[in-house]
Amino acid sequence: MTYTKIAVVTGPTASGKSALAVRLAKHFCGDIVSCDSMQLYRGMDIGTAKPNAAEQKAVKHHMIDVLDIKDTFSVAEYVKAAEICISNIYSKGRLPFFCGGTGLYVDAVVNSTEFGAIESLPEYREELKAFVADNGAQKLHELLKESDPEAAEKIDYRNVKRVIRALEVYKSSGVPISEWQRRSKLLPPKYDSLVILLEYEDRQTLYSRINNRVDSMMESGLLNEVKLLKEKGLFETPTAGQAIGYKEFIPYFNGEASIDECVENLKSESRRYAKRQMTWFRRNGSAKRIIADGKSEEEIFTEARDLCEEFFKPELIWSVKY
RNA sequence: GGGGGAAUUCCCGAGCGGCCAAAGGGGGCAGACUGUAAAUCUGUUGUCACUGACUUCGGUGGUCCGAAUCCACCUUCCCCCA
Repeated sequence: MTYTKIAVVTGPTASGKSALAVRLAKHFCGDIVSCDSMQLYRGMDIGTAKPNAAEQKAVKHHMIDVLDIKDTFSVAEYVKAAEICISNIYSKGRLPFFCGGTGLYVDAVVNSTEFGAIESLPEYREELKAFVADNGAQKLHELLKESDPEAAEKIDYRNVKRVIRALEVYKSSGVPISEWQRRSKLLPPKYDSLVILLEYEDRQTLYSRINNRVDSMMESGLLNEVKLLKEKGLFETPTAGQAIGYKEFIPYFNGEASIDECVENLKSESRRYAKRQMTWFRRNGSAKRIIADGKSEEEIFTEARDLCEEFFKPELIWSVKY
């Protein structure tokens, strides 16, 4: 059988993914599907380094500006929506180019992770949170040991968020989360994917790209954007409010820090985020790595284009490009 | 000019005679990750021939069996009086 193919451009923040993806999509007559947990939100433009108007005009972008700041979201919903995007793109005779740095989202699409129809239990979560406050994280972990020893073995007792989720899954479905995960892994992926990973061997190069980008975000009016969203209640939201580029300004609004201090912190948080992303991507052995150090955009594009050409060879015969 | 305080490992900062290679936090580095993931969490962080040894707590010289901790002088910084 032949698999539906998807190309993915990923890498740490500020690595140049978006620009590369736009060029690739343009070249191959594709659409872009964003794989970014924060660009989903309307109004969060500068701080999430959302593709600009020109880029969005040049190439159709999916999974951007689809949520209101107050909406919650999850990987499971993302995968479902992304699958619809893929079939829509193909039905137009175009090719899908995923682009983004949310590793969990990327992997969930690439591996076709099956999350199962598990009903969430908000009251139960609250109950468990209260339990932790009263009895401590270890006691909660012991609860998990009873219902799902396998998951308990894997999850550190201090990672309360995960312990609660595991408990919730069991309570809601009667099946341990470890069992759900096993079943999901057994399922073959729905897509044949080419994952292009942009990497920097010299960390300092990436870090200075990050620092510079934060500076230019400030010049583009990031602070105003944050103020506007703050008024709309950004910091009271469960998901969007966690975004780097926004929450770092809270101390400024509280009169506890200067803007410069917040900006420095924002840079630092972005660098740390990039580190976490690199750790995540490093374990993906099948990704095609492009070392970006010292290469021009042109050189990087050429490398990536060759990879895509090879990968999409059969598709290029019928795609709208020809 | 006079008086007082401070100098600690990358940074902040505890320690005030042995249990100190030195709490805690930050940062760095490494890692985990299946419904909040830009989130959440873990490990590690003087050197080495690493169950031990060596060099560290502004500098120099003392006291003591023993000093980051006590004394003297020096250097730098801060505060108060002038």
